[in-house]
Amino acid sequence: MAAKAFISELKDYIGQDVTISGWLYNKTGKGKLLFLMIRDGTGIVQAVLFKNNVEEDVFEKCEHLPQESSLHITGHVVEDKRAKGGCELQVKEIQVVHVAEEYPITPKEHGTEFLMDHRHLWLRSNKQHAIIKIRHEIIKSCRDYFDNLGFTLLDAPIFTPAACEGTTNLFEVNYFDEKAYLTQSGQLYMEPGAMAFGKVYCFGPTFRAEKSKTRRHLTEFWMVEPEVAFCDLNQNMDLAEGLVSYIVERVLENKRDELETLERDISALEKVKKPFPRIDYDEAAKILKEAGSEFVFGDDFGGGDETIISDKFDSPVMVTHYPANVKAFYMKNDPQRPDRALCVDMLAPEGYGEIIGGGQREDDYETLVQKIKKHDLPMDSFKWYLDVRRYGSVPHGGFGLGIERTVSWLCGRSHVRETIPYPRMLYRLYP
RNA sequence: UCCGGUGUAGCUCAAUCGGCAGAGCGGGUGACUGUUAAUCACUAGGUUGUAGGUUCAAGUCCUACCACCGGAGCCA
Repeated sequence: MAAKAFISELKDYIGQDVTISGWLYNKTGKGKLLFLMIRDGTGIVQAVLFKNNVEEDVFEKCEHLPQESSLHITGHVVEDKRAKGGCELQVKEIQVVHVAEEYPITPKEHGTEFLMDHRHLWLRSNKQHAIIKIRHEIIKSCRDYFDNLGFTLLDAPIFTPAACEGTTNLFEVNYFDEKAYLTQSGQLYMEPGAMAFGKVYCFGPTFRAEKSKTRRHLTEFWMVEPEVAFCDLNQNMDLAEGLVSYIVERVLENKRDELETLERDISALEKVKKPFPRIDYDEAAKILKEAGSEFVFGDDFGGGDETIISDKFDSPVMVTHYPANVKAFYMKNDPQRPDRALCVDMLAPEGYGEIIGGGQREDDYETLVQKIKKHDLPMDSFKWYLDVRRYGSVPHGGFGLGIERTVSWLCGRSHVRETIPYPRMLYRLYP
């Protein structure tokens, strides 16, 4: 009786018989030789059949087996330099679990629309598989980073009563007899949490009903949002820099095969090292002016502007002190320059844009009330939020890291839609 | 929402000035003992996105609509 094994551990079984369970990824052959590429979710291995060495019915079963048919396959594991992964399986027996119908995704090229319509199947493909494995590593790194620093996970609600930031469009849903909105950020809920636990973070999906049609936007995306009490802008930046460099380190350490599958330029990621460059808005504006951008001083940066700025550096660059009026109401103004916010955006290299936005929060009750009024937001909705400034208010801050943009950057993908299992976009709710 | 682009076989694409609807891959049949997107031979496969218009003749020109792609704004 052969042992059950996963393809990723086959190297430990060289010289032994094993049974693997998986799907037929691809098939080639040459006369009496048949090569079956088998995948089981942990890897891919080549199974070899030579007609004269196996039972006739075993060969015949495999000869016309369609792509993605599921099977149990028993064979002898042998070392073979010709095989990717260093070993292959000499087939002895095969049990077909299901003969697949004609599989739509062939090893040849396909267009975006077709692949996105078949996203549920596309996830089986090599590169998509690698992206999701890297996404997993990134998410796990985020959790480990904060957990190791003594943060407490404080999940934010998905249903919210009002706009967190006022400006962007929210998805409205019926909540019994009233209106609710899908959250666009957990941050407001983290601030009271920081006052209870000192250091907290939330990790979850967020929703934006913006009709954005770009490579950097999804309507549903994931964010990790830490919030820390007794924390100023610089300490906040230290935390952000530590997180991102830790993520990059972990991915380089544990997901090198996947990066190679994706043909990612690994040397570019290896250049990402603390300390990250820190510049303020004025310096960023100067870079844009020198590059001949049409950027207007006082405005927020456009996507193209972010690329120009980040191209100046190998590591992500942190841009601080934006004009207060282009930032959210809860940002604290710089006491030295009241027209500026104590905020930071982290721009990823290679044109991947903003992966982090955050800053120090307004901690003075009266100032915050004035800001809410100025932004024309419903005061009642923020009563609980204002309480943070009434009972032992302290300087505090935090940020949000966009998971999909981070995955997109580390995987070298041109579009965030490939970095989440089932993307939700302006014109896509399926599958 | 605005600007630009593309819709032809299951998939990726070609079709010259408006003049017979094509190829590769995938599917099927067969050959081949080391393939890696194998190769070779044969074969099936079409309401050219939808509706209308111009013309002897429309995949090709015109109008509207639909779908998708890229970008802008907004943001992570």
